[in-house]
Amino acid sequence: MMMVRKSKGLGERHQRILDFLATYQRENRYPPSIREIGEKTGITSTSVVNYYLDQLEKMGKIERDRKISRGVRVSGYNASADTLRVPILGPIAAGIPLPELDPNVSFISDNEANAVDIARTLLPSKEKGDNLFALEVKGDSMIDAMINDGDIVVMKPASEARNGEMVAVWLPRDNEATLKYFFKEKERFRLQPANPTMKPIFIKKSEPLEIKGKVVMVIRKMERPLAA
Amino acid sequence: MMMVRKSKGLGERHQRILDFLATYQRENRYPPSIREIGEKTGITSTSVVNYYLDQLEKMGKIERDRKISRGVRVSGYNASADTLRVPILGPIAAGIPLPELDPNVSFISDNEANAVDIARTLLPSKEKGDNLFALEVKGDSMIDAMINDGDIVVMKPASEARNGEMVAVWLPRDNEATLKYFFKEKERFRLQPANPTMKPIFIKKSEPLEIKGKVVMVIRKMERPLAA
DNA sequence: CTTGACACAGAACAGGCGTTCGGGTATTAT
DNA sequence: ATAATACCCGAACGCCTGTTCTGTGTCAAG
Repeated sequence: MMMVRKSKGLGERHQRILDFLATYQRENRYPPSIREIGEKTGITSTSVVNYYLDQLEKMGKIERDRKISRGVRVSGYNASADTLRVPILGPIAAGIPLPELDPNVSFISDNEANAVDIARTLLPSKEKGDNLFALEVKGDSMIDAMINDGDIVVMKPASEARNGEMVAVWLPRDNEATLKYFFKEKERFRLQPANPTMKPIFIKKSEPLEIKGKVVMVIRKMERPLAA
Repeated sequence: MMMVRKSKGLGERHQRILDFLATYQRENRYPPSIREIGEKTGITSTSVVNYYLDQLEKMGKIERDRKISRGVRVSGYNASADTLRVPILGPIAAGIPLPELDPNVSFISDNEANAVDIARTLLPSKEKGDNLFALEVKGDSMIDAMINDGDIVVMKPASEARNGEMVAVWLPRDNEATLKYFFKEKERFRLQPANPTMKPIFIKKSEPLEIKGKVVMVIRKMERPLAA
């Protein structure tokens, strides 16, 4: 009987196990047991599977949590990152109200057409991301917030804000939605544009002002060239 | 003793379990055991955890594979989408050259600290995404491109560009890197700022001008509030 | 030839883990 | 008051699973 490999790289069985780990994890969303690995890769003994897993761990290809059932994970780049599907509730533009934010709607049925996938690593670590939503900016009205036509704004529902946070506000006074940095001052609110060359808006505390959400991130896709 | 909820929606414990499942899975890349769920959510009996898991399954919130250790997964939104790990090669700012773009460097050892995960659905469908790279913008020098300090610019290597595409160019004349919309005209190149209120730069075709790459997307994280 | 590293199998052990059962206590309906 | 739910606990049962131990055959170096 011939044992095919003696070199110190990845052998046939290392590769098979690695592939199986990735496939199984992708399909089942949890890792396989040692016995399952053995069955699917043609290894009849659990100790041999264990033997290879130890080697793969030393090579840094996988990580193991001993004593824990199915405590195997492939490490490194080819683990597809954890993502969040954020629904795009609608457009935002000056002069139209913000879309209704119903926290009870379920996002399960959202398809790619009206949602964006955000990698969790892009979000602040404390952010659970449960009820994030996104809006697509129409027109140039947010240009003073450094936000362009076509940009996607990811927001978190909020009705209050701390100083310095960028919020989406509805101004009944001007019948307008806008994105600004929010500051509470003595007798008024200051809404500061992101563009330092532009002047802030002041709102008296007696006037109505509805905070709709805090801006978490802005995404701009450069798909189509500028026509001009 | 008071049991808080009787309504038929998600109760306190349902929510806690759901949150824990998502958090645990994200951190460990495998699901928790029933006993671990109990410990972390303050449920002392495994049967009660099972009781809630059954309910969550009937509600369609999770899926279970009975008889399989840790065979629990939250269904729906956090199905991990296909992602791409794009390395952040360095900062970009006026007055410093663009980082070298070595297409031969391998990205395997990149960790989260110097890379961003981009969902493939965010990229144009033709984009293979093989050799994308990212730069972090330092300073306000890109403000005329609607790009702020701290923004992350995802680019594709290129040495030429078609009209209307946003490119990163190095201007030896001004010893400056900048992001502009690119237009080739009769005797000159026109570099148009994204902000329509700002004027374009003109470069004679005889002068040197190095195109470094095309901008694919821009990401702005709103982590820390504006201090002012 | 001997030795030892390497690749493998099978069996047995111990703890992990899902499941089930009998028994509680509130709250609500009859 | 009585019955029916809904919610909860602890313990025990038994399969699942990682670990370890003994043993076998191959191959290359000494």
